[in-house]
Amino acid sequence: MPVRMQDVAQRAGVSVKTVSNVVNGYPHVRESTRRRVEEAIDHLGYRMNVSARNLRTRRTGMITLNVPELSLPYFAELADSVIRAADEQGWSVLIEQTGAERQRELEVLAGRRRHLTDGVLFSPLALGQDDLDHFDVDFPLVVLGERVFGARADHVTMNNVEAARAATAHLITTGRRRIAVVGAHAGEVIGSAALRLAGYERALADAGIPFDPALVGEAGLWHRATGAETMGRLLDSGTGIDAVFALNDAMALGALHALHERRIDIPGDIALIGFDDVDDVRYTVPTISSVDPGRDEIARTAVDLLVARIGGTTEPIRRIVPDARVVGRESTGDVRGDGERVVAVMPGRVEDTDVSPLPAG
Amino acid sequence: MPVRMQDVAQRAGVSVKTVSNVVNGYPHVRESTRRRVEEAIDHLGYRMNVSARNLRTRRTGMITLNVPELSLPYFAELADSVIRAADEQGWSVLIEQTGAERQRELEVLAGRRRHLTDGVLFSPLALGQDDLDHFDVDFPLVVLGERVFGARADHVTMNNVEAARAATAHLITTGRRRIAVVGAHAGEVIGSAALRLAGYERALADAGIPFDPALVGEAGLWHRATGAETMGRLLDSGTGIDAVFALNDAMALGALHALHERRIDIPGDIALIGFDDVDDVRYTVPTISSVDPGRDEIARTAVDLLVARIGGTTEPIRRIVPDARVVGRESTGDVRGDGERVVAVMPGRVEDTDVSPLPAG
DNA sequence: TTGTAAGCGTTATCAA
DNA sequence: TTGATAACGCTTACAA
Repeated sequence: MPVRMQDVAQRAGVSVKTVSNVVNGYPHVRESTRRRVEEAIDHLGYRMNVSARNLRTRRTGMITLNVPELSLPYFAELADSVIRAADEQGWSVLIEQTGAERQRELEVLAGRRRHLTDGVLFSPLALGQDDLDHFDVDFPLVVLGERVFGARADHVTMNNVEAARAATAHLITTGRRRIAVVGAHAGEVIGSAALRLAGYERALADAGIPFDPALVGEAGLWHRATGAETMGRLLDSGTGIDAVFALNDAMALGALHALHERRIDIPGDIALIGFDDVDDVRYTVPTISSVDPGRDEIARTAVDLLVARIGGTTEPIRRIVPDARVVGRESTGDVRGDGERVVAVMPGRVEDTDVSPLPAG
Repeated sequence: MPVRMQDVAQRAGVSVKTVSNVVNGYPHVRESTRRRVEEAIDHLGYRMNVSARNLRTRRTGMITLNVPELSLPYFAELADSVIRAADEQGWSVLIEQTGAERQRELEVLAGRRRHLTDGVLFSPLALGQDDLDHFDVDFPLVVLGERVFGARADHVTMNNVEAARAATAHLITTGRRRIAVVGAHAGEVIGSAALRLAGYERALADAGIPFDPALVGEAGLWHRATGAETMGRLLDSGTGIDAVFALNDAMALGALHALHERRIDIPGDIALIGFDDVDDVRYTVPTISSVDPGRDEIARTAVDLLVARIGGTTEPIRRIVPDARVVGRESTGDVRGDGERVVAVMPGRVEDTDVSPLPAG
């Protein structure tokens, strides 16, 4: 029932190999032959059986993107960027959600959930540095984020420490001294929370402001709800606060909500800055300043690295950090009304390691 | 180099057929045999070559979800729900973005972009009723949304007219008479904008309130930015307004921004209600009332229908409308602080048509 | 309960 | 520039 190359070949009076050549754009095909084949393809409505080609070539032209969940704006926008970047190079993207569950994240690395794709972009959230060994996988893998460093896989990450330092420094520049943090993870050494907190501490140290643990609010999950709760706790604790650094934008949105509830003027009484620069922060009242970690570049870089690995490159493992920017808006008094102002730029970097990739299995 | 069933069979001392039986969970395998095979699989690190199986079975276990863009919260949340629903039944989801471009949407229907998947969930935005013929495709297809009705494909849509009527009626119940609309599309007959506007008009008629075209604000793209612009235009036009029905939540967020800018009290001076019930509206100040169109049920239903079509069902084409709810929050004065109240429920329905599906090609 | 053998529709090799 | 033919790794009749 389905039309095969065989059928096309027959109608065009050529061999299947020639049809294959035409379909794949092989240049050395006589023009008249090509036209006959194309006519036959159109006439019969032939469509390539991609499974057969995949079996033969051992490639599928697809990659997997594993994220916690698309409901989180950061990951939705990341997925958007990844799909665009992949599409430009002719790749398709299969998306899986781990729900930030440890078990599912381990399954990603075990390859259990990698159905048909040539490689995996993985943004873990539950795994940590202790799970480093699990990242020695036998398929092309690029890691996103800051849960794990030093894995035997290319890694695209943010300029967390520097960006957090610049964000905090920006608050200090506007005269703030009592700067609260929303979203810390106690005891964490690496991970977005720990790194951003480290940047915060450095900025304080640079300015000679003592670190006050009472200003640091914990929040396990980085959602809007936890941001609102944590902000509420900090405000109700009676600690004097004149600025807030929310470690991501979802929590900044929640914090804004909690601040509004208490009729606190922003930025008059308290200034607010977030991290991620998701679309939402441009439409709140006031608009929220944030750190733009270079999402498009992260996506593009990650896809490039993965495609190169799929292509069999044996370059040493690399860690890439795109440029980041602190974007000032109303919540830090940088602009009035809409609009924004880039108040700091943290240049990215490329780190070549001397670690070779495992031979692809 | 790669381990094949052959290799496993050899080590276990059985035939490939037996290995296949074990891998596929075929029940009539002697326990001791099964164990030997499993030991061999573990020992050799065997993984099924999915391309080969796909070639043989003519199935890939994947479906495509085509949406305008994941950066739009509604579609991000829809994608989340679709991936979950598909995953529960063992299906994977490949996501493609059309950017709401007509050309790309036509390519979806032409099957040009359907690489390896068994069927397509398609949420068009650029195509319209005039493109009905393009929906006669030779692959399993389920249409989402309200751009096109009567296509030869199962269709999952919202209870637009009734839900919009209920949302408007709710505003009227709270004493509003000058209710503006944000997001109309002039000249549209079907499509989300036209249907929701029709519901709005019916509610006005039900209450004996004359329709005033000056209250209807156009907005081409349903983004936050256009919502803010349109709201601004309506407010600046000098038309008296005591309530706003934004035809989706993105525009409601933008409208909220514009209202805040002009220091208008919500819901004191103007009440606001949106449509979609995305996560964002729970964290704005005030929280925004909205219409919950039953996103999870839409996703689940759509996946079920598609899987049934892939399975070759010849049931007549169906149109399914899940239950919808009007959720009251602060912006319509239904609650104070967080929390919400369901103020109306519109029961869904299943419409069986007498149209048979095209034989799958 | 297990084995044998014939494809599934492509691409790769080698020859013409 | 084109053609014949052998894989690719799996499932599925059909046999045993």
